[in-house]
Amino acid sequence: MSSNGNFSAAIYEYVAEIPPGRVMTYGQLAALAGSPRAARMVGGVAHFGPEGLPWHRVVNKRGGLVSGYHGGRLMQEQALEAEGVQIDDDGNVDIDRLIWWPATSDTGNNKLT
DNA sequence: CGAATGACCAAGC
DNA sequence: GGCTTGGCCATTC
Repeated sequence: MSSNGNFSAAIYEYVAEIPPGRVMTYGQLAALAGSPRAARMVGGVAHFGPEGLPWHRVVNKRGGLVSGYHGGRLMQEQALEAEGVQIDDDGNVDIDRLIWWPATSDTGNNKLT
């Protein structure tokens, strides 16, 4: 593949593990991949990454959607809403509540209660 | 190897 | 309160 990096591979794995109705941040993906400061590259990988992965579930740390998404920001919002993610008037998701960690259980650690 | 790039993050004005 | 600058880190030319 063109982008053969251990980093990108890790990103793909984690993104593919994000369940519907949940979202992850670039910083978290970067941290899980080995470098918490490499959030920028996560986006770069995402833009050129396979379309089979749920990149629409990947948002920035504010819970805000990205601008370079394939189709546009609104399209990403619709994709998330279609999976049960609530979008507020600002176009941001409840990151604190819908954030997903592959290393933690979907119940107990999160704040869904 | 050096320079450029990028769907970010945090701070500054 | 919204735009600009710098930094960070890894991939690509």
